[in-house]
Amino acid sequence: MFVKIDLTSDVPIYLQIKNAIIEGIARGELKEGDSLPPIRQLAEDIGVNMHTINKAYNLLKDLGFITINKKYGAVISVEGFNETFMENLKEELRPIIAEAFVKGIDKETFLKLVEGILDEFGGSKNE
Amino acid sequence: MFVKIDLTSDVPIYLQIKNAIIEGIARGELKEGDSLPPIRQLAEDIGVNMHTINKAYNLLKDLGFITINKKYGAVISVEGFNETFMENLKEELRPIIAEAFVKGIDKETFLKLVEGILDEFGGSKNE
DNA sequence: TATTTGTTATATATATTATATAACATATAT
DNA sequence: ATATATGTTATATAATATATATAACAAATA
Repeated sequence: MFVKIDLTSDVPIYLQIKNAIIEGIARGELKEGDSLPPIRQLAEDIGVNMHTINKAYNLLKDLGFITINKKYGAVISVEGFNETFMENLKEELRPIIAEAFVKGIDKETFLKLVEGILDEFGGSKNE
Repeated sequence: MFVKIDLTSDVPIYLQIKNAIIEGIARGELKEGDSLPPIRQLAEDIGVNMHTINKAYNLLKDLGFITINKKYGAVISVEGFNETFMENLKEELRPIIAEAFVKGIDKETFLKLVEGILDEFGGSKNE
């Protein structure tokens, strides 16, 4: 499985798992309709507790990236963005951009950085 | 004072204060050499505990946005970015960009959003 | 009927966040 | 000298978040 956990990170484990799955979708390694592993199995695979996986899956459900049911388990099913998402996105980005701006990173450099990350995902769309 | 706290937010108060000050610098409301209010005064102004302000100021110091001494208190003094900062910035941005990408926001729309935020800061550089 | 799934309920432990008081060291002003 | 203002440090307390451990439950499947 693609999820690697850094126990020394200050990012909580359940958020690392959430991020890894979203980035897996972004890179095309997980596609609409794919099932995620059962919570107990993924928990054992990466050496964390079942409830930590459960928390990550429920967050992914609330964020609109998967659906969960007892037939098929956790299945990738992405809801498109809406106005609320765009507003939250802006509020998340603002402090990060402010830090970079104050540190002296110019507009062009910052936009190149963002483009670089976007290309990690969009570059190989069909594989 | 410019710091507004949202007690219902899931962002810790000391981080809201940190962000507000960095955004204050970014908008030109705080300039290199300006003093921030004493921790006890700012604490009373916005209705939080002294130690919460102290925590925010020490974080700002560690991040390279202010210096602190007993003569002048907390003074805006920005260290420029370095390689470590750029790496951390990228790691902070990646999960946010991945979410937006998976939700179907296209490259151009995302870059426009970032530009819009940058223009909140860079637009009125000398005032 | 047994197994697998997510879910729920307790319990425990640790870390983080925030507050409350108090005292301390240093610099400044009177 | 004395008082004041500054950030700092030390305790203590409380609430919340994070993570683990066990156990039981309900629904679907084999």
